[in-house]
Amino acid sequence: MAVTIKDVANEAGVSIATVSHVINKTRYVGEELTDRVNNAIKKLDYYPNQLVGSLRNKKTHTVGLVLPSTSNETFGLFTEIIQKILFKFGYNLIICNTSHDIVLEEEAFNTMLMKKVDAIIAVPVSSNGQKLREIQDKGVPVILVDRVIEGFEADTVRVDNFKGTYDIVKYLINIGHSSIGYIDRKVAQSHSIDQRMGYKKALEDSGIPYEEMKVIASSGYDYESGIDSVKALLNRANNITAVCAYYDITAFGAMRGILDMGYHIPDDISVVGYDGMPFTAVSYPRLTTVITPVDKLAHEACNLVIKRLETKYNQDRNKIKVEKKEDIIIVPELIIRESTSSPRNHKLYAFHE
Amino acid sequence: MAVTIKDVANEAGVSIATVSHVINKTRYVGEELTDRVNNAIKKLDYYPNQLVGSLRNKKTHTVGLVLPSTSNETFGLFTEIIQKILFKFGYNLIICNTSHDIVLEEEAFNTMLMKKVDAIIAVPVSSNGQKLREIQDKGVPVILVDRVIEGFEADTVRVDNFKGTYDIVKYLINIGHSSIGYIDRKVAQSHSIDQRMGYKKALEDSGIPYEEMKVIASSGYDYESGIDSVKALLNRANNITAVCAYYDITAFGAMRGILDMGYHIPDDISVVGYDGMPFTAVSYPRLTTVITPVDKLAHEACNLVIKRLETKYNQDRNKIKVEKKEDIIIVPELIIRESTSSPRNHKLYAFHE
DNA sequence: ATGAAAGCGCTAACAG
DNA sequence: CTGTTAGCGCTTTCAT
Repeated sequence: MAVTIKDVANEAGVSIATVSHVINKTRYVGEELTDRVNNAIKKLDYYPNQLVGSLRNKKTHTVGLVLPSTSNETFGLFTEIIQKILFKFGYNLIICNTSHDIVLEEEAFNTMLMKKVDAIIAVPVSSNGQKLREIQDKGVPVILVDRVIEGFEADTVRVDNFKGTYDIVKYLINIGHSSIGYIDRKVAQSHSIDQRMGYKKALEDSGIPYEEMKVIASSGYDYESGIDSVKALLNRANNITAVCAYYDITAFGAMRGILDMGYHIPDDISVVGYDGMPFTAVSYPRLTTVITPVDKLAHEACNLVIKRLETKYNQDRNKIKVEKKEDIIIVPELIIRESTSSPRNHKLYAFHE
Repeated sequence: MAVTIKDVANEAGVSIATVSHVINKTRYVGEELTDRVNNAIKKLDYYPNQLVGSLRNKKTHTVGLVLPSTSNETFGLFTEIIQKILFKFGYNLIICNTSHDIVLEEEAFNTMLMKKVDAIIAVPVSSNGQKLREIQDKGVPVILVDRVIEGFEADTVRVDNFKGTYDIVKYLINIGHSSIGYIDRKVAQSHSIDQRMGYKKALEDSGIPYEEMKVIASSGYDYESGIDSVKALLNRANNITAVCAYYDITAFGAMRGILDMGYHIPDDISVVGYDGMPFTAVSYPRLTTVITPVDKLAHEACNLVIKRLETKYNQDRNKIKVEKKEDIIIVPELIIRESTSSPRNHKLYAFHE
């Protein structure tokens, strides 16, 4: 049905070996034959079947990407950058969304195994490294992004979330805030725990007492929950002049809640988020936040993939298992925009408006 | 290196044919052997190499998705939904981002050809159907999304953008606006042309003259351009009470520009966008916009893929070329939020604030 | 009810 | 400099 190397060989009147070598430049072929082959390829509109290579125990030039959701702007961008970098190295991406679902994640990993991907980049959900260890044992490099899995050693690229939140809280303190509320993630995960530690430490380092009352675990996820949380927070600690949310979308919810309560941002209450999603730069007000350096994450992850896949070392796949794993930590960047200012104590007016 | 069907056969003490049949349930295998095989599979942690199937002129169970950018929230969501649906049918997605670049798009299509994808879903950039026609001629179904390519017949899923903009402008008129500015896309593409036609028709149907002066082609793309455009627009037609942007992000720019000029939204000027990106629902104010029904687009696209790939009809791939192509048009939904209201003529106050 | 063996499209070792 | 050929892992006839 489809055009094969055989058809090309026939058309050009040469052997299939010659065709193969012309295509891959794997050995010298005389000028005339080269021309004949190239013409035949063009004439028949031939595209080599890349998958065959994998049969010969070679690489599939396919990398698996397993993450919670590409519809999230941050992950979407991450995906795009990864795809483009790996493309330049001749690799394609097979993507699976897990929706934070452990079962889907396991299915995704199985698929990757059947598609014989050369490596896997994963933003894992499960905290069980069982499956991933299996994969790694088969000689398929696994690169973990953003989260680590206890007891499972793998190359990792992650963000220093402790420092991210530390910095932004410190910034709030520096511009004069001393009563800072914190909206925490509902379910504790390694990165959100780091964030809250950063909040706590920033306060302590500035001699401000850490008060449980000013920390609220959001009732659910994201926007709506941000609204509810900030209202609850402000009701139980009404001297708060700044709110720090664990996530941009939660921060948007917080802003909405604050606005609904009749306060002004940032005049009455400052708000900060976390993640640096693109739309935080175009919102009104523009959100002060910590930017997860997605491009760096993507580049480092790709570096690791390439390194594991293309070093001479790794001719023997077993080397991969043995070689020391890397743990790359990227420092996120504080970006100050319009949702924060020094406290101005306009809040009282708001009450009487 | 990796575990193969042979290893399993050895371990179970059966032939590889038996192993294959147990895995695929393609013929009856006695209970005992079945058990032995299954145990061997488990013991060796064997995963069949899915790619081999393609060698035997069967399907790769891989679908290519070629689109401008997964970092865009709308496309990111589209990607996610497609991936999940196709996964249920046993297909995986290979994704290529084109960044609206014609060269990259061509490379993407070539890659898809080499990976022998079973079908291609594309949000095309190029208006040249050459390459896609080639692909289609090879028997690979092509499903076009959102945009059509003149002179190239393919299954298509698209949005009735004419009606989308028609409806939202009509809504503005209904609530009392009669001087409505329009920010158009810089470079004309089929869908943005449809949008402007919708704007024009809505005015005409309401007996409001269409004035070139109130239409501005944005200077560049998206946010910054929205700011500039709305300022230019308001300067040359200062009786405008509502602004209709061709794209949500442009609308955000417009809102910012309007706010910068000292007007209030929606009291002085109403603003509407187009696309219904998720963050338009959490912004302040929430944006009135037209929602592109991404889920429907994705579902219809997948339906077409499955239909082309799995109907008995298509056992002979040539049938695909011949069979009548479908053109599915989805009606977008107007969603009214906070960025619009009846004109209140507060604008004069704003000037003197 | 099961096994043997022929290929699928291509690469690379071997032959000339 | 070029051709012949043995596989890669698996599915699927064809035998038994």
